[in-house]
Amino acid sequence: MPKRPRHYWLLKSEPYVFSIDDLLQAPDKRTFWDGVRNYQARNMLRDDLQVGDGVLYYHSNAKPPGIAGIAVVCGPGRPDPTQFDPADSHFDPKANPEAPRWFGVDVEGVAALDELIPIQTLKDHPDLQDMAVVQKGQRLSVQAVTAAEWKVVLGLAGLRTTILSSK
DNA sequence: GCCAACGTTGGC
DNA sequence: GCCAACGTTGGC
Repeated sequence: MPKRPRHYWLLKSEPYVFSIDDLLQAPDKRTFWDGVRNYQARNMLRDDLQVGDGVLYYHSNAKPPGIAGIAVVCGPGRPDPTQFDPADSHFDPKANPEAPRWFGVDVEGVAALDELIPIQTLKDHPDLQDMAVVQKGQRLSVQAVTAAEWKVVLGLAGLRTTILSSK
């Protein structure tokens, strides 16, 4: 069976909630990506993100916002337990354990960028005009990234595109 | 803090 | 099923 090619994603996080440094300091540099409450993003987390996929770690609501690091998907989509926890801010009273409504994936930190790549740099780059995150009104916290965009961004970051080859 | 863009809710 | 009202996101 042919191996599925590696896919790439952009995940948004507010750095004062959970930054790339928080991820790199977590046990095994891993965390469960929970709290997503948008159906389109849910579908991608549940169905499309797979182990080994590359992640651009984006800091939203930051000054400036931009790409702050690289991560990798290390566990497939599974139900987000916070939907069932009344004490959690992401609790969803309509969620049903028999048919979970919200999903997340496990993510492992790979590297923080030496310098954050601001969104303006992405907007200004001729090869990134179609990238989802630079489109007006694009609010999804999970976005697909093309292999070409991944290459360009890693180039801007001064990182080798083989950074994930051992993962 | 503003507000444009977008998603969800609920009355009808 | 329509759509107005409302809530959230997130850059600026």
